[in-house]
Amino acid sequence: MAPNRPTINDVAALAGVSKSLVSLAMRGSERVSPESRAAILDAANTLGYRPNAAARSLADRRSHTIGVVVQDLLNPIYAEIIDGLQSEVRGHGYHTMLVTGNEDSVVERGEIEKLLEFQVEGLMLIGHRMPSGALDAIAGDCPAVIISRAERGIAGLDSISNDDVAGARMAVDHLVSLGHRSIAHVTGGENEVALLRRSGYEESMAAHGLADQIACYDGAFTDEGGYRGAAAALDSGAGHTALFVANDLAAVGALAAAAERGVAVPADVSIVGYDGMALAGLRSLSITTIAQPLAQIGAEAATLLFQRIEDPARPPAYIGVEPRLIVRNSTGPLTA
Amino acid sequence: MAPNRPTINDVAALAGVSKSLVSLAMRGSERVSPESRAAILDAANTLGYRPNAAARSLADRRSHTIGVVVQDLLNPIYAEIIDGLQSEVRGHGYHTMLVTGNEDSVVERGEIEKLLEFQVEGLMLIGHRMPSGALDAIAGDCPAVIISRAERGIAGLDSISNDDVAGARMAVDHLVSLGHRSIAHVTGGENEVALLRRSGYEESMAAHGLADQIACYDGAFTDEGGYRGAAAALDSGAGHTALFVANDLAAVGALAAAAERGVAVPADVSIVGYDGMALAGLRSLSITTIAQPLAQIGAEAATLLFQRIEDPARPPAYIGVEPRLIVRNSTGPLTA
DNA sequence: CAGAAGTGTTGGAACGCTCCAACGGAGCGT
DNA sequence: ACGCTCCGTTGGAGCGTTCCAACACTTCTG
Repeated sequence: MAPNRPTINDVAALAGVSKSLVSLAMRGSERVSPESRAAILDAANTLGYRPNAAARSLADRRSHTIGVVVQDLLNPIYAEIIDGLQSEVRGHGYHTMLVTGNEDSVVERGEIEKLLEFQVEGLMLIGHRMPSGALDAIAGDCPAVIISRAERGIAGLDSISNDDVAGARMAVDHLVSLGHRSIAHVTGGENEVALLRRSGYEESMAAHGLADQIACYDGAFTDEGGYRGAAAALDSGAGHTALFVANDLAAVGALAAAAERGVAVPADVSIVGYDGMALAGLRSLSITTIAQPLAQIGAEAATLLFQRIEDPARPPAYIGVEPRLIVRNSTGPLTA
Repeated sequence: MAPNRPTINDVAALAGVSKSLVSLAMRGSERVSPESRAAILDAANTLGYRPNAAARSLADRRSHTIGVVVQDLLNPIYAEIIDGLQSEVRGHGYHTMLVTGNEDSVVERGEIEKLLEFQVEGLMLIGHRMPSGALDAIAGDCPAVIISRAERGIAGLDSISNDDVAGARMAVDHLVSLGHRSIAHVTGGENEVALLRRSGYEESMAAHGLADQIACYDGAFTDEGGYRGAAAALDSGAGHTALFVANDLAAVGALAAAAERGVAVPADVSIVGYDGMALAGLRSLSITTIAQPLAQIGAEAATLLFQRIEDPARPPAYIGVEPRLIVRNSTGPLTA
């Protein structure tokens, strides 16, 4: 809170050189003599000089910042993605400006607008809610990558997501390999990701000759939704011995529904979740899950973005990452 | 990615007015005639004009941005605090720049430095790792508030935290009121917060005439730590009927330790956690806890910060918020 | 009806930095 | 001794805004 922060001119004056030289020295240029450099660093130090990022960004027309928009910080899987992202971004010498969309597309649009005013050089949207027309417009203004949703063919826009269909198939394959046949699905609602997982489930059931066993119960990507769907499945009298639940959070709810009914997991019924959030691995839960490589998704998204910053004209890319089965204690072999 | 983004001058030219007037109009000044305003907004619209935040911040010496440093995004309680913070900050017309310290005080210092280069007008540190000398220096440069750790008497620095000692006492009081006497404590390690909770436990035990029942088992603020500490407590042969665990995450681990040993919760042993993270309320866990008002902490921290921005010279303030007992299914009356 | 007060508008300076063309001096070869 | 290159250094222009003093008008006041 010094009344006036020292500027590059103050440093120059104290060091007895020109501001241009200070500018070079501060950025570690080779073309500064050792003596000048020492004098400058010294002066900067005693003054407590700190370059003004706004001025710098104005002058060289680069903000060295990328903007990250996340829908909901409270969802642990987003937090894990961001974690992966940050180190990659930092490694490229960029900074991250993180904002939340609050699950509201108007707020989200406003926040994106602000990021663009800050002249961010790239944008990462995690779990966005924008209509694709808006995406189009954004991509026209600034390199962008969409995380955890496949968006193909929008010019200037890359995307990365795990293959939800394949992941769902893996869940079913796992249960089938344990001997289960009556495998029900607790859905994640009507959103795009949930629908993909559902269709993977249906495909795989059919592929295993279990088309007649397909049974879906309405749920949601929440504890509550999983509880509801699992309760319906367990109370249906259909005798399901296994449940594929749309995500881990919902699987936690499913666990509760089972416990409430005295249904033992995995002895009486096996449960598989999806996402691989760290929480699902906690001892008390220990949920078998289809894990997305969350940190990797974050890191690769950053790579994609930097490639596009490099070459804005390159055709839109999509990366599909492979999910992976993690077997824990919520699944077991079918018991006669 | 237009080759050159339109500037205020382009808008002025198209609208047939001066750039000064455009500047006024863009900021919604009263002193612009309706016709001019319409022409300007129109021109801005057709050009896709977007004010340059860097230039603005340079010119009026205000960044309208506050910096938030969080140690670890993965910890759900921090995410909840941030959530509370954001809306408050947004309400004041400011923006948030969020960075993570990665649990490494060097990284943390660097990130703070960057935020200061961006001329943030205030700083919020959540769960920081800085030595207090460094805090001192930071507070000298920029209004700051420390969240979730009490720091009193550093000039220019406010802080807010819940009263960990009182909270711990509440946990013990609750257990005592249920009839428990052999109440053990699984600690959170050697950090400041853990030590406060421990001393609250000890105080309260003594106040209830149970000083001879005090028993602490080493744990940590993690699932694993809670598991370890609870295992030791349960295996000790001391016949503890209740456990006060240092935080919710550790309480989850404690639950697992109990389950593994066939110890029923709460029939055989009651468990109380701390923090009030949303996760602890999930049906499968349903842990009785001492909840911090996380969103409120975020919001009040923001208020504190804006007050200091207003009046940088005001004496350091500290706000202690009251934790609150939430009874769930992990505690019950002592059974003969 | 002159002067004051108000209204909408303007150009230029300033913000703190980076970039660039150009500088003087040292060292080189001929 | 001459021009050359090379090197460290420099002042000035420019980045896109906001602020300010001043402007030309209109409208009010006595």
